[in-house]
Amino acid sequence: MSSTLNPLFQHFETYIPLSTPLRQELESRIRIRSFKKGQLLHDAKYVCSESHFIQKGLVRVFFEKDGKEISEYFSAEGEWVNSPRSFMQQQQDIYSIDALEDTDTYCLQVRDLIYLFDHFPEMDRYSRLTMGILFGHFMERITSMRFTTAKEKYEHFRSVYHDICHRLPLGMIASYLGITQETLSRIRAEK
Amino acid sequence: MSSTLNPLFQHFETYIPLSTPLRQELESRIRIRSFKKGQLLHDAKYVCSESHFIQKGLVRVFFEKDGKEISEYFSAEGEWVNSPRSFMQQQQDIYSIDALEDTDTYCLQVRDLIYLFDHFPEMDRYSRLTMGILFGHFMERITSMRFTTAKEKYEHFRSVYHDICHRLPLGMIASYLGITQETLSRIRAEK
DNA sequence: AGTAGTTTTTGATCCATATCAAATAATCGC
DNA sequence: GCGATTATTTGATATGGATCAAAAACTACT
Repeated sequence: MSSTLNPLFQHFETYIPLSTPLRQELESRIRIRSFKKGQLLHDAKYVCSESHFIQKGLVRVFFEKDGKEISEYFSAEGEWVNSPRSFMQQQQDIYSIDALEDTDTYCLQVRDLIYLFDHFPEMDRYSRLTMGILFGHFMERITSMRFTTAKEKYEHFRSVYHDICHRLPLGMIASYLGITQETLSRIRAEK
Repeated sequence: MSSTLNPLFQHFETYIPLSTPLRQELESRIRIRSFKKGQLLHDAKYVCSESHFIQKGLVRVFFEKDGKEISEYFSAEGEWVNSPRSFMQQQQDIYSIDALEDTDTYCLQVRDLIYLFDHFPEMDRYSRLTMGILFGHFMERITSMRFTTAKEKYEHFRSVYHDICHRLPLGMIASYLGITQETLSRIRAEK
């Protein structure tokens, strides 16, 4: 019963029971991939056709604005990452994804995911439950972005991204928060 | 085949085919409710146990901060509204919901929704698809809130909430955007 | 219709944070 | 390990929007 996909299976099982047929389909459709630090998991030039479950490592979803790279969010071990609208609606979008550390992923093609959705109704349930959680995070992020000082934004960030905070360069955190790196640097300095 | 629930049925059918049994369950579980302008659909004092599909009207999801009411978002005809985390996790949360106009809703209890999720797998699919759309809106909102001037925030708001913008008092829009009403008033004045 | 309450506008001032500039520190490739 | 590139810190200045205050314009209730 042992599989290299164990971490992924465990993840699924916190939301739905994994039947043997579903397990087998995942087994046959998921491909293990590795990315060196700095490598792109997805380039905004293309439509996003695959989703990655991160087994080890850290990635950044970002886009360009006025020649600067803005972090949209970060994903680490145990999370899926893709360019959401591009992946779900198979159209271009502004986001690229790169590895901030050497990263290993379980990679699923959109056509395979569609197959799974069509043949395993529990995948819809899985999706509903995980999206519900993301939903809550989004609301919190939006709230923490209005009526807050730069310092409060940073403190909220530290509480949410507690364990990966120190793995991220300052400039990327600043652009995630919508503040300049100079301001963030001063906030860090003052205590 | 005519039902007072027709608008709701039509909404569902843009995402999933509605089987007769599901239709009947909805028929028997959904209750029509009316709220006068100013009335609360949900009070933050309680756990949110019902979700409303708005047939006619306009509501606001808001919370209190420093004695002021902050708008989290607005919902109008053809949308579901509840206090998301409170409703989904059956715990208290900060949000209340009030009617900004006289409002008619189709009201579904959380226990009935759970019943539907447990007996009609297509409800999971419905939920996955609709949440996916919300997801996109959230991302856009977050982006439009960083690195933008108050004016750009307002312009983005107008494009998203195009048809209900004029039905909302200025102060509520300002708190939604995270700017003061004085600033919004000046933005409106200048052109 | 008239008064009280609420919402919006207008004005004056102030402050948090952006911007610009340059020095220092860290990281990377050879 | 050493220069080159990239990231962070520090300083000086500018500014968008907050805050405070009060007038004007709406709304609603009796």
